Amino acid sequence: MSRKPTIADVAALAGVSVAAVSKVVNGKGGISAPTRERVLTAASKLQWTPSAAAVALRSAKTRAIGMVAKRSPDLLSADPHFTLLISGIESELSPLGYGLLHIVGEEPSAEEAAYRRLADERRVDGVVLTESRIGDTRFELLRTLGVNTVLIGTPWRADPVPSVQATGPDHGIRAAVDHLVGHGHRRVAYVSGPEDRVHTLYRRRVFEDALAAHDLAPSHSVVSDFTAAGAVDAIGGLLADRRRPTAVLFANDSMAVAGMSAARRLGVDVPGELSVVGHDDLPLGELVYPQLTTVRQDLVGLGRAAARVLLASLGEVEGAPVDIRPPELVVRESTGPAPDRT
Amino acid sequence: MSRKPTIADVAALAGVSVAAVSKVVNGKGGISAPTRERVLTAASKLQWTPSAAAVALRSAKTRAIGMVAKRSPDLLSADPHFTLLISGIESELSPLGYGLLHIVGEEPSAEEAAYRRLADERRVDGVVLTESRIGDTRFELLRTLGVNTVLIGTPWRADPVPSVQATGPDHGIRAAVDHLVGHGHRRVAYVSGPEDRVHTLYRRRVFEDALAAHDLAPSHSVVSDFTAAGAVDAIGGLLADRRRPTAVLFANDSMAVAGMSAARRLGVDVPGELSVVGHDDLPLGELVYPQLTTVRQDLVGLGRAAARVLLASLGEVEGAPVDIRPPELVVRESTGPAPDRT
DNA sequence: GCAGCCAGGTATATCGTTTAACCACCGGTC
DNA sequence: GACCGGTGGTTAAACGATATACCTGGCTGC
Repeated sequence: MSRKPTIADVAALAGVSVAAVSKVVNGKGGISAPTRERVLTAASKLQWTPSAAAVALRSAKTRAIGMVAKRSPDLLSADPHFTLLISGIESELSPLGYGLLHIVGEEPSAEEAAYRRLADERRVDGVVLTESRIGDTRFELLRTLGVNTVLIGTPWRADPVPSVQATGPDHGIRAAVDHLVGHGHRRVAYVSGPEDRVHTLYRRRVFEDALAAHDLAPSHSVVSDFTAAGAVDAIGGLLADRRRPTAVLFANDSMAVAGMSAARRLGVDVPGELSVVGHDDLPLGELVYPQLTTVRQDLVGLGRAAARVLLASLGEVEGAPVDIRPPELVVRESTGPAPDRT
Repeated sequence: MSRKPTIADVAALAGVSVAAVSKVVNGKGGISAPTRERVLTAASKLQWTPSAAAVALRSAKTRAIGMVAKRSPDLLSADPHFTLLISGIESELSPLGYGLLHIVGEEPSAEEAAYRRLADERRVDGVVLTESRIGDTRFELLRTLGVNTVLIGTPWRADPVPSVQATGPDHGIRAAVDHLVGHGHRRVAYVSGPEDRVHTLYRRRVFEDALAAHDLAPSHSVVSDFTAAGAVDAIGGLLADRRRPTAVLFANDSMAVAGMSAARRLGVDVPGELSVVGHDDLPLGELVYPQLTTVRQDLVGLGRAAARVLLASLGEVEGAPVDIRPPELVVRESTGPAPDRT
């Protein structure tokens, strides 16, 4: 088995210098059409592709984007939410020959270390951040490390970090509230995710606002943790109340499904006695019975947009940000008219 | 902002040659303790880490493992199954500073191209393959490309490709069948995944075998495609039969949940009139009501084991393969006694 | 007392590209 | 005919590490 061909082999076969070959493959001008042809056919005859390592070393471009996930307790990182985001990211990356370098940190502290490693070892050209957190230190870190960054979501404060988010980010939740109120619900509860997430606060506020527009206030507001167990606890608490809500919005689909299931197990009919709304529109919601009414988020679009921003700042692609569909309410089976007042 | 420090800076600060620094960080001998100390403190003072690109170029080691997913129609690639596998793989990779380079192919043909790129550009030290397929050409391809490979699952033929799989791979399905038959089920159906998967055939055979041990044969055997819609169709067909099954095993949890939901929507009680069993034990199964009885697979363990095999062949780690828990039946709420014969 | 050897380094070639600097040649200008 | 500018290349110096071959001084053995 012969060793891998190098640019020198191609140059030799084409009868030119290596510099000429380099110029051809990088589309720099100054090479005549006939020579270009010779080089190209030589390259393909040899099946030559530039070595990523050499390119990275010489031009400080790795053609890779990094993403680090902190391995949460449980396997929250297995949430399809991220998979969808990743799917979107890669759909933009792949055509350009970029790869996604994925790293998970074992311990919580490992997250920062992972970013440092990515930066210090110069393994990636940029990173994408998800799950904007309050008091997030990652931007600062990455800025001092000098790494291109894009955040999927809203920065926790007016920060010069590039970010992507849907236009009209409150549409979906407002529509959900209107839908519920329109069906006669007056006691509506909200089960949020952890409070260190920026979107948690934002969504809860939108929820309250939307309700206020109907002269209503949340019947309950509980903060949970995105886990199934948490959702079950939450729903248990809500249903135990004498003045229990007739509808509840969850901050994500997993909690919504878990909550809905827990309710049914307690003998509460969904949507007969309780309407349930999720958030994200993961495939999961369509699988279950009753199918989940949910606020759809264009997760794939967010991923694509994020990738685009990064690629643009790397000069790989220009302008024309991909558009992200605004959140919208998807009405399925888990919501219905409020039960008659007793 | 000063440029990134190089090994030369460290050497200068420590008052030694770059070679000495290299030896220290790579643990080669021949350096006295005091000098080692000096080098180490110099390195940490400068926050120096070797450039991945330079190391990769010089020593042909990228410290990255590749994985390519073919973007199926739909977003099957968003199946948490893979996420769990990845989670396992990374848990072994991270501590050693390895990363996982993930690539998705847009068109089907892109899969092979992706492997080629990974190999030709020398971007990874090895790749892990999942979803062993019948007539799989990937092994051959990767072998000729000279890339370290490990397969999660069973090779489609006695092939010298290293692979990892659970011990006693048939335990789970047998236990499921025994469980069902023990509860009086006599008409049991199987809904498989696509037939080009090696495990599809294997599992179906185990299923038939297990049934045969009770002098029974499958009441129905339908092949589906792992999608929700496919599962719904399948269950529709089964329930329409005058001699419908009283229990059905699905080849994965998503189909099982979708099937179960479809059945309930048709007014068929689960597990009262129909018992349902899944495969994999994804978090999803616990979320729904009724909770899914399923054959648990140690997906994370499989991922870890695969990573270990790869790392071992790279000389990064030795022997002691991680053990993969054998598949086992997890009985939850979706199975119960067979309905009385009519 | 001298060859030999080892611990502890150093000098330098090398990995496969990109790129800046340079050069040869040709046609057109004055 | 000397000069000039523009093509279409070439040469050679990086990029940041690793590894091989080679020194050096202090001991040992005889």
